[in-house]
Amino acid sequence: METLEVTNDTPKYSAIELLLEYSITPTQQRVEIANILFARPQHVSAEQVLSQLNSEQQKASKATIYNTLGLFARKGLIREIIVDPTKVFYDSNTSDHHHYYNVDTGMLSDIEDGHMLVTNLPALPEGTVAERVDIIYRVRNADTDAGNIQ
Amino acid sequence: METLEVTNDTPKYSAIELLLEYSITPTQQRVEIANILFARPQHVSAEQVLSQLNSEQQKASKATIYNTLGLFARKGLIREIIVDPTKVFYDSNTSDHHHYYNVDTGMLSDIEDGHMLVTNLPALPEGTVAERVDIIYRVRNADTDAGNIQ
DNA sequence: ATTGGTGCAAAGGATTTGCAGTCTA
DNA sequence: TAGACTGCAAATCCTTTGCACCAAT
Repeated sequence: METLEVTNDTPKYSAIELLLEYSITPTQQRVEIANILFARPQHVSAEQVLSQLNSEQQKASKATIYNTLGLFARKGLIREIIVDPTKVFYDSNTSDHHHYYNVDTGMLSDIEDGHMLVTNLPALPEGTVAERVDIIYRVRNADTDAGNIQ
Repeated sequence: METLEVTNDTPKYSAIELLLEYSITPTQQRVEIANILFARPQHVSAEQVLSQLNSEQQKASKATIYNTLGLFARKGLIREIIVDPTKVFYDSNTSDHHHYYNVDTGMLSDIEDGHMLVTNLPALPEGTVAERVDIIYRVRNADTDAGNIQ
């Protein structure tokens, strides 16, 4: 199930196959969006997908981008990342990993695998089951004078 | 500055002292908001503060709530928590701890201290310094049928 | 008088929704 | 053809802003 290799000159059929594997009807727009997302591992907002997708010709509308990203996330193709109160990021790398978030630049980046083990996981609240553990390592630019907050 | 009336059982002077300690001018509205936040450790959204505060008589406007919560967070009295793409929560407990987030109910709760140690913290990206590490343990209701996502 | 704080309403930005037209199976 | 999908515009929700008024030094 993890055998799909998506390269830079992404052949369309692989995106289609990917969608089919996840029981998603591979419409033209969804395939285009998948091609962008899986061209390389990346963190994108809906707005970035929209502009990347439509940079040359219009390929999908705003509503379709939102619908599709939401669908992909619910189906497990991509992962929603909530670090910025103003927008949602989507990560095309769904493997188990965590993130740096630079609060000054808004830049989100992966923490290489093997780092940051969490030990001593606590019991879950009554009546709940685990979904996942997100770790956000918030950083800021070294030159920022954080002492002068007002 | 001591002419403020005491309307409930919370002694005003302690909130005032707290604000002064953090170099915040203790205006009437800020004291009211602080009293709500520090009545007990809790996680509240701006909207919840607004309605708790104004449930009987109007004590502060929406703009003031947002201004004040932002100010308190920048000054370090409270902590901003980003777990829900639709709104920001504020935690009146600033001690080092992490959170459960129930994605079904939107309920946010503390993980008791002593649990969930992170080991093997990775190096920081070039030119950045640590701000803090947030861990969100996402859970869902046990009875939720997560297989039936569509 | 000057600076800082507050409140109202309007503006802003991300996301969702209603609905008509279009495509897929 | 029925049901699913798309696109446009309008609507919604949270948050911020502009600006006039008020408070404190």
